[in-house]
Amino acid sequence: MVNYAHLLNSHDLKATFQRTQILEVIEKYGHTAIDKIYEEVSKVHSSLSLATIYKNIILMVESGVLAEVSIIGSKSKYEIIKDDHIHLICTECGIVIDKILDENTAKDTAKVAEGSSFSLKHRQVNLYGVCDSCQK
Amino acid sequence: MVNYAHLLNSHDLKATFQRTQILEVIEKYGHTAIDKIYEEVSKVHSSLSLATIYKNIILMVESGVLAEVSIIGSKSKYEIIKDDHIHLICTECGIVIDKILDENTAKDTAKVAEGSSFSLKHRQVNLYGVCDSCQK
DNA sequence: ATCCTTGCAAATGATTTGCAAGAGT
DNA sequence: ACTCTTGCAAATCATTTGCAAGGAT
Repeated sequence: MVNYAHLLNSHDLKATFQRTQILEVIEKYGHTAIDKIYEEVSKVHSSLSLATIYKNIILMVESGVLAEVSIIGSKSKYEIIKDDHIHLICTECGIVIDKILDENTAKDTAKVAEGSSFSLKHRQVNLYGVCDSCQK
Repeated sequence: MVNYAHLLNSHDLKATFQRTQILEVIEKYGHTAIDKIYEEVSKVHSSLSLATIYKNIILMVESGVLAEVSIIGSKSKYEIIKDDHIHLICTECGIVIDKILDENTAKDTAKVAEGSSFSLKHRQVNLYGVCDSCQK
């Protein structure tokens, strides 16, 4: 298990109970939407306010602790920042699965950006389809 | 110029003035968010209702006339369906630029999906950075 | 003529804000 | 102690809905 208090402090954010719980929930589910975070954190902290979730998500995204995963046709989910990767997104159940971004794809996309005098900061590669279990 | 009436009819949608105007605006700007569409179409049809925009966007996405482009940190934009391509998205001004998806990247991503018994339907590759003119 | 679409107004849902009380360093 | 964060309630913004009137085929 990761030390969320340290992760927060290292980004100049105070390690409140709410924040560490938010991170635990996001980590537990891998990719999590606002409602789900609220639902789960409420279980261990019933007086939690939705406003607190919103404020903290915004803050943690700005601070580089979290990344937003924007998804066609539904609400964004949030993940803890990690190395470049691809998302497989199931259009049936909504699950998001991480896959390693292979070097070739990374290079190819970088090349596209260069050819356009576009200064590339980060990328989001989302593949939509139907996951293994939803095919059954 | 494209014949939007025909495009709509071929997808079993009636060619109303509002719909053809929505498509013209989307085409004109390439990638367009709801507010902008509303603002622009209102100029030629002042009694336009936002509800009409929403209903039609949903309908046209379902019918395969439009595609949603979901963007980190801002509202989705819509584009007319076209061949697989990449988006360069400027985090300063919000402009979205289309780039050809090179064959290698297409193959590589397809491979990732296969290796996961995931049935791939479509992909969205978004590269975030700063566009040429915003760099100045 | 028929069925689908529009515009309106109201309902609902999502997100943001200000402020006093409470928690972290 | 000091400053930042929380929770609440209200405000705001975004999206959806039902329905009567108008438009497309």
